[in-house]
Formats: sequence, structure tokens, C-alpha cells
Amino acid sequence: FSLMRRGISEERYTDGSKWRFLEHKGPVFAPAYEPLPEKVKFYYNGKPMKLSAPAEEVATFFAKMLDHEYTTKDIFRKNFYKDWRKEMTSEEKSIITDLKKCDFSEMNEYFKAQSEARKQMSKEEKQKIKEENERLLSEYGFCIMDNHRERIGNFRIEPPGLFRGRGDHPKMGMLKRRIRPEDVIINCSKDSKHPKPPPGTKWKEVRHDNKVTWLASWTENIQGSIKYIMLNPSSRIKGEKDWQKYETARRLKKCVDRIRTQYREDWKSKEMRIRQRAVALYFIDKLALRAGNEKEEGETADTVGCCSLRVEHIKLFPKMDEQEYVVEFDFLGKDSIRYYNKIPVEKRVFKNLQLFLENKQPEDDLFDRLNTSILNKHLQELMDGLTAKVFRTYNASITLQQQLKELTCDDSIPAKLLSYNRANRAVAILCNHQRAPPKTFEKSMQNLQTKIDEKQNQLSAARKQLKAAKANHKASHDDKSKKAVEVKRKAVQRIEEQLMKLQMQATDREENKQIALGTSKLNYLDPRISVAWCKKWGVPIEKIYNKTQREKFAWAIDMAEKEF
DNA sequence: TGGCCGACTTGTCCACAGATAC
DNA sequence: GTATCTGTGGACAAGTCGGCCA
Repeated sequence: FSLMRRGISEERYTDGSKWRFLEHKGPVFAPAYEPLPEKVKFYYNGKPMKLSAPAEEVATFFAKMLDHEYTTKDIFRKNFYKDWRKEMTSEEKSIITDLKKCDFSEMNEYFKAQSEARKQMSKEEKQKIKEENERLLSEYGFCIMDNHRERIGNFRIEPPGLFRGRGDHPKMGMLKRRIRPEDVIINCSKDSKHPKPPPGTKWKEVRHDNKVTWLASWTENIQGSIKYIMLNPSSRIKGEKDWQKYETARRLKKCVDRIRTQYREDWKSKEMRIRQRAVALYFIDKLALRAGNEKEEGETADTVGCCSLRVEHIKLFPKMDEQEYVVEFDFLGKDSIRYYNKIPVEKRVFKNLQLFLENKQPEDDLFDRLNTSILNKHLQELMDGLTAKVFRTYNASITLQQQLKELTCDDSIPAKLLSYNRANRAVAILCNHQRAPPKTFEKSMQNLQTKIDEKQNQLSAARKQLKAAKANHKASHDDKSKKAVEVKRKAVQRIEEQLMKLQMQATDREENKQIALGTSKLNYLDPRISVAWCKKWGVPIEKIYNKTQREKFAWAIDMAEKEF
């Protein structure tokens, strides 16, 4: 099962092929559209209007979103309206000329009532649905790749709906169309039992390409990009790749000093392009910024990474408070998450930045002689397999390791877990993994505090009882009273532990308010570091990784020792 | 060299199942 | 048993990066 045991021996395809045998049942399609009951009406200009099925379906997408803020946004409404009209009959088109006069509220209420009804379903009904889902999973959720039965990551095709990008997306509200079998390319091995398309339909194509890992693909209509059905992270093929990624980061560890010396040297280069490359690399290394590919303007939200930073995204302060040469970063990164940071840099970096800014407008590129392709080609020369993102992996993992070393002390398990989460948190902060504070945050904090208060009361009560028992024992000196003292002592101890655990939880939750740990844990932290830490400090692995995570990191759990 | 495309990884959010409290 | 809370998995968007082609 472990990669060590089966993986290394199976890392045998030197020709770039990913598998020899691949068999699966194909994807599961979204259920067909169910027209609204007669009584649920759409109104135009105050009058009920029966829509054709295609127009009605698209209207329901909008109706379902009525409570969301984005149905009030101009771009969303404009895009929706434009695509909706394409689904209307010519008669509908001539009647419906203004989105503002459309009333979807009855439809909206109908869907709310439906979801309420779903919640109110009896146990038996819920059980039936659950069983049906399990059946679907067991039939479509697995494939055979080489000699293993593997879990598929996403075997359902995305249902149609209205596209909602992240941040200020120019395409928000556009219709994401329904995917039919005729849109889907199937990939499997020739000698496998090929998946059957639904009755009366055909696949777009069935191919047998073992140089790729996907089982099915289709082109999505919003960006024109390809979507795939691939395996679950627990699969051999994903695990191996993941392991390789961390091995590359470990190779970087061995030569990172040399690379750092090199780019510091390059800050002095005569050539502008080399200076820019060196400063950018410094940011990627020090701040764990993403590479920053160019993006097509107007196609996506305006976000940047290191190489695509613009003049308007940084401010230079020769002096700020007590510090010299401070750079202030303020830009929207991946998923339109804001990156804001003020850091002091070396004088040479500062002078270079001043140079890069000369004679530029705010919307000009900071690194006008650099892009990710140039940067990665340079990195490739410094180390085989090195790219910009390896720095993120490396710095995340090394930070975890250092922080764990610094923070862990030989204390209770809850205290160790708090230390672990704090180390994890340091990484999340480095990688700028933020989250919106959960809607229920305040409340859940309050609940926890109430529990702590109760526990405290319990503790003082238990202490009183212990005191009384002791007094009693002093007076009587018999065995029975001695036992009573012991029992009470144990009770106090137990409650103290429980209280401490709760307090640790509260601290942890508070500190975690706006920080998301999941992404770094899943994608950046070499699991062998965590597994070794668990072994070293006697912490059960289940406290760190849940079931899914343990499956994903099975390779590391199997191979790690106390020291890593 | 630069643009485009394909494959694959990384990222946030949210519904909902199962746990826990009452 | 029901109400409430919380962690998990899934949905699906948005990155990275390499290869191909003109």
C-alpha cells in the first residue's frame, strides 16, 4: 500500500507514460431539467408569463441566487441577461426587454420551500437517498489503473448554472452550459471495457492516451478551458507526484544558499533584466510570492503575482518608523485575496526598486524585462526541476520544521497540538492563506467561553470537595476517608485537564480567526515532517490528520521515522 | 520570442452529515 | 428525540508550468 513499497518499484515508466491499463465507467451527468410546477409563476411587468423550458431553466438559475449580493451587480445582471436572451424564443425575446421588470420571487420561494422540505424528510427517505449516492459512488467513483482499484476525485460533471468568478470577474453571471455526452472525451486503455454513453447518445471521442492521467475531459464555455476527471489524492499516481514535489523541495534545500548568494550578486548586475530577475526571485524566496503569469486582460479578475506586479502595487519608504528601506506591498493575488505587507529590505534591493520605478506610470509593470517563463528558465539552470513554486513549498516546509522545533515542549497533548497549529499558522501567514472569519465565529467563541466558565465552576466545587475530604480524613484517619481523598484528588485532576484542553482550544480558535490552515497542510507541508513530529512527541497521527488527509499522505505515514 | 493550449496543482467557500448538546 | 454546532468533502475557480507553433 505504501509508496515506498509499491511506489518506488512502480516508478518504472521511463518513457513518460502514466499507466498501462485504465478502465472506468465514465462520468455521471447532471440530472435533466425538471420544469417548474404550473402554480409557480414568473412575472414580467407584473403579469404572469409562462416561459419555454430552456428560458425557464436559465431563469431558475437566477431565481435561486436572488439572495446573493451579486444578483444586484451590474456586470452579473448584464451577462446573465445577455445569455438568458439566447435561450428565449423569439416571442419571449420580444416581450422581455428589461431585466428590472422580471419578477423571480415566486420561483425563489419555491426553491427555498423545496430545500426546507428536504431537511424535513423522514429518516427513511434520507436513508434511501444516501444509499442511492453510495450506489453511484461504488459504480462510478472508482477505476482500475494498472493493478489497483483507485478512487476517482470528481466523477460528476458540473451541472449547468450561472458562472460566478472570484473577485471582480468580468464574466460573472454568464451561463455555464449543460455538458452532454457529445462534449466529453473519454480516455481509457484499448484493452479495457470502454465506458458506455447514456442511451441514445455518443461520446465526442474515445482515446487511449497513457501519457496523461485523466479519465474524461470536456471544454467549458466560459473561459474555453478544459475540465478533467482525475483520480483522488489518495491514488498512486497523485501520491507519487506529491512525493516528487517534496523531493524537489529537499533538493532545493541543499543548494538554496548558493542560489541566494547568486541572486544577491545579481542585484549588482550591469543588465537590467538580470537585476529584475534577481529582485523578483528575492521576493519569491523571502515572501513566498507566487510566480505571477501574465493574464489576458478582460477575461478574468485583475490579480497579480510576483512577475506581474505593477508599479501601483508597491510603495517605497526610505524610512518608516524605526526601519530603513521599507517596501509596502498591496495587491490582489490568487482568488482576489489581498496581499498586504510592509517589509524592510536590503539597501541594494531598495535602490534597484527605485530604478525599476523610474519613468513609469502606476499601471506599468514593475518588472518590465521579466516574466515567469524567463524566470523559470533561469531557475532550471540553477537546479534541475527548479521553478518558482518550489520556493513556496520549500519555505513553507522549512518554516514548519523550524517552528515545531521552537514551539514544542514536553507538555500535555493539547499543548503540543496548540504548538503544532501555531507552527502551521506561521506557514499559512507566510503563504497568505486567509479566510473570511466564519459567520458563526463570535457565537462559537462565546459557546466555548461558556463551557470554560462552567468548567471553572466545576473545578472550584471539586476543589472544595477535596478539601473537605482531606479534613475528614485528618479527623478520622480511616481507610474509607483516605480512599475518598484519592477519588476527589483524581476528580480535580481530571477537571483541570479538561479545563486546560478547553482553554487551548479557545486560544487556537481565536488565533485562527482569519487564517486558513487547510491549504498549506494539504499542499505545502511535507507530511513527513508532521509524521516525524507525531512519532517524536507521542502524538497520535489522527490528532493532526483526519481520515482523508491520512489517505492522501499514506505514503509518508508509512515511511517516516522519528527524525526527518 | 511570444502566444496559446493542455495538463495538473492550488485555492476558497459552503452544504451537509454526523457529532454533540439539550 | 430534536436542535444546534462543527468538521469534512465536494464543487469548482484560478493558478503554475511546459510544450508547440508561427
